Amino acid sequence: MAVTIYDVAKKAGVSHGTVSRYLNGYSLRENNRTRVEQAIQELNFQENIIAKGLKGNRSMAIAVLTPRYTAVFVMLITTIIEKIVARENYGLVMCNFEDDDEQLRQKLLFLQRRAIDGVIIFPEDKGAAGLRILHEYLNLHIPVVLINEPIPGFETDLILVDNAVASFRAVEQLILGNHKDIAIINGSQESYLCQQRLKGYYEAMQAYNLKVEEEWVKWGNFHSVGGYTATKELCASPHPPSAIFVVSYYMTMGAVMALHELRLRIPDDISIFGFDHFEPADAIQPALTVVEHPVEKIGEQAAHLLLRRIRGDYSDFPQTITLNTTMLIRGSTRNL
Amino acid sequence: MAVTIYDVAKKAGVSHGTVSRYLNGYSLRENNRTRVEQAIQELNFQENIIAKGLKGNRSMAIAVLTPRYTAVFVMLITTIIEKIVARENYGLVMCNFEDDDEQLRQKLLFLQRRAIDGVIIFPEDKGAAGLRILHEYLNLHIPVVLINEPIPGFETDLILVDNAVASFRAVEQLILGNHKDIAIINGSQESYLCQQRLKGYYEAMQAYNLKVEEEWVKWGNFHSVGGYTATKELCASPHPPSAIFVVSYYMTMGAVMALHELRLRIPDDISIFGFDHFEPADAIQPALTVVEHPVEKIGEQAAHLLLRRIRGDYSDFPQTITLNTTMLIRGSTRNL
DNA sequence: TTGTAAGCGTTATCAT
DNA sequence: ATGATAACGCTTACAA
Repeated sequence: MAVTIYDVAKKAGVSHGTVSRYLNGYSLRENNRTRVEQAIQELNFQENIIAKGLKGNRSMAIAVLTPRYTAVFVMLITTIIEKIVARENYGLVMCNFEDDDEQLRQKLLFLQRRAIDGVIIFPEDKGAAGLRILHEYLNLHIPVVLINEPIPGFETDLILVDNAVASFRAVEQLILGNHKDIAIINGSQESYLCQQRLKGYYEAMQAYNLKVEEEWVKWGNFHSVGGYTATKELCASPHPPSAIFVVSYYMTMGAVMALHELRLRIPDDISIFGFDHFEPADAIQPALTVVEHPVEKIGEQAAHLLLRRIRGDYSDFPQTITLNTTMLIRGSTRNL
Repeated sequence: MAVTIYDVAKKAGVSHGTVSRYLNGYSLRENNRTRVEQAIQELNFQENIIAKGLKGNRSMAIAVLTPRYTAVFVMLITTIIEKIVARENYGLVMCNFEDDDEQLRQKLLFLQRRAIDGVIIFPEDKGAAGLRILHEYLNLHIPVVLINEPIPGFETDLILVDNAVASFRAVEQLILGNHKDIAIINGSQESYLCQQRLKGYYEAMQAYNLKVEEEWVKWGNFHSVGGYTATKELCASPHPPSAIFVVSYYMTMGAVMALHELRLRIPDDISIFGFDHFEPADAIQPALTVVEHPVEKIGEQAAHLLLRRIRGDYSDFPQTITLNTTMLIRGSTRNL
């Protein structure tokens, strides 16, 4: 059997209550403390988190829910979240709900049975509006932080980025470079995030009195093939744009592939303004001009906010935190 | 407070022991069973996994350890693993050890404290040989399944694919298409997996009496930029190859970008034989000829094997399972 | 500050 | 088949 606080207590000549208190940071009489510490050392005692959680119905674990594990954006942020919660001794449980409401319900029940202490949800493509089950769950007294997508009519903590502003500035940047024919390849219509990015696009075009051709607004559903197809269509259209703003990395990759295939030069023949960084893009020449997510900050804010809620601090609930994106102007865009 | 088996017992007019037995599949007297079932329904009872685990020192969770979360291969297999273990009510804990032995040690301790029931490790780039800490851990009586990389001198369950054979056949395929000048862009020298892939390459070349120029063996460290740089070097070399075999998807992507940039046509000017599928590659035209991992099977085998060990079935321990890859001949290779 | 004892929600043993 | 009771390893009143 494993070493318990009873073993430690015995060896140190104190009661197990004293050991417990030591482990939880209460102060002990000097010589007791040293003896307990020594006993822990010698016995190589490891506390049993399961037993610890039983009393307070905690599990010392938080969950990250997402519709799939192949979204690099999600996994980068998850990496940060893990790092931060680990410092306070929380573990990370992953749940893939496959973009399905019923599976999400199952997973949430599953987490409830495990006394999960808090959850972070990336609703992604469909947006949180489609995840109706969340309404029920949010009454369950377990902290929930949403990333990127609010739930209309329901309040919980939310981490956003300045999507509309980012989009506005990206398009404005192109406009200031004398582009007038600017297309956008957007993600999905249901997504709040994409609605905001589209809003920024329209606002910029309007602010500079530029006409938006109907065929310049494309939807690529966040897939590379979507970006590829949209780009081909744009280039074949009667009013081909001189610049394309692509709002996700997979789609950007598809757009680049399409242009390569068409033997169009970036940025000589067409400018590409992408979104986010991901590894394969490192090999694209010239380097992509992009809007970048503050990935670290998103993870930090989400993790810290969740930990605060777990500690019971609801003083500023619900909180919506909007973080700033940054523009990286590189070689894939040029001034006309 | 949450509903417990005591509440259920009271409502059903039986002892809590009876409820527990019901929940664990023991047979009850007919009318007791119905009353328990009804009570569970009415009270919406959810079992407390934490409490359940206390007795048997189980957590009903397995862990997946990997050096980073951005490897699509790992996350695809993790998706399958989650699905399979969830059927038996196990949760999935993720641990990122950042390719660092000390962090791996921390994570393993962390998991031990949580009474994790089993772990699946993707050693990835450096190979398992570099993860010396595993030697200690394997004595801890918790099942460990390794994926892709064995630990020399230590025996545990291992899931492999037929790397050398896959590599041999890919290169042979090119040779049969009259290619003689065939290069390979490999991952890392430390990796067992890459050693095997290199072995297959050499064996195929030798089997057909083809000379291997020294500069045809490149190392891209699994990165896109590595594939990109290697490809540029190959194309600039005194003996440029007519075909390149690239053993990972990120590197393949880099290779394709390099060729696009050099304005070389695939497969007219050069044939590309890749490895694996990943989303952005869907937008590459022509479609890539690749070796494909049996992702589903790897996940299934790993999960089932681990579950068997958790159940205490060590009848065939240690087990090395070698799965077959498949070749997908598509447009990126051609016969000369 | 410390020891004692009750309790967290289960499972498992032992009679019956 | 069932009920009573003792674990499981920890936290936390309560008393001293």
